[in-house]
Amino acid sequence: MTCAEQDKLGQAFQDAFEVLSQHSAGDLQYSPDYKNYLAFLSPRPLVRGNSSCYGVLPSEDPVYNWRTVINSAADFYFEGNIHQSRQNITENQLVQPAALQHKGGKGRKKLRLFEYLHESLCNPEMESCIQWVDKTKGIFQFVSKNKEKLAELWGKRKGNRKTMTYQKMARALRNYGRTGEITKIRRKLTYQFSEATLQRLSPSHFLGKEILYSQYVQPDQEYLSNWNANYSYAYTNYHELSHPDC
DNA sequence: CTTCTCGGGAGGGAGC
DNA sequence: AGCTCCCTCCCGAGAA
Repeated sequence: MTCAEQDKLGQAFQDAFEVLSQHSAGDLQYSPDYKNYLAFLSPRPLVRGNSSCYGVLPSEDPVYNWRTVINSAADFYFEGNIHQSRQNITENQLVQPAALQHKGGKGRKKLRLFEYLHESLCNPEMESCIQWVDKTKGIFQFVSKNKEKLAELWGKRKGNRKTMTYQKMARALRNYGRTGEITKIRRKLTYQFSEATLQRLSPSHFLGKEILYSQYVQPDQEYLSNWNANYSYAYTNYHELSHPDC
């Protein structure tokens, strides 16, 4: 990759980040360190050397980590698709961009139940409690024998005083039916993530498609293939940290 | 009879 | 302080 191409890539990231920052109306704070992330997210040669082009190393104390940036970007992407797939959501929720729903000014979100379930589905250690039935469709099932264990862990994760039970957790899941994140399907102990929720929970979907490079980068065959390869690399590294087997 | 599902409704914690 | 969001908790009822 040439310096010009790296600059182009950096610019694409910068543009994307600026759009993200504007879209989130200040809630996702614009970080002056964003260039560090651009460098970090950029292809390996960029990070490892060639400082004359864009050689900024990741900040030691970043305001946003890789996951935050990707989540925010995924939220942004998610919002672009939400109108088709969440027709039964309230008007207020439709208007409110996901990026605006960050809790607190530090960009930290409270863990949602559906996020926890997805995380568990990606964790092989939880296989005895919850499993994919059809991963591409987002259909999953609780294991009858150990569903209470999963609920208990969820309760502990949230810091509840009383023990969480499957009954109570399922009540929360039924509420998702109204807002569209997860719906119940007829099979016993089986639920399904909505398409939009799946997209939101799978940055790879967003990364693998179009948003950043098709909107912000001019088509260039070799460049795009490098971009894909390197972005996949970055994503894999990210994902290995949070979901080693997903 | 047991297990699972369903939805009403009160309430709580956190963020804004 | 008051509001909203997202559960949490309990309940009665019904289906499989």
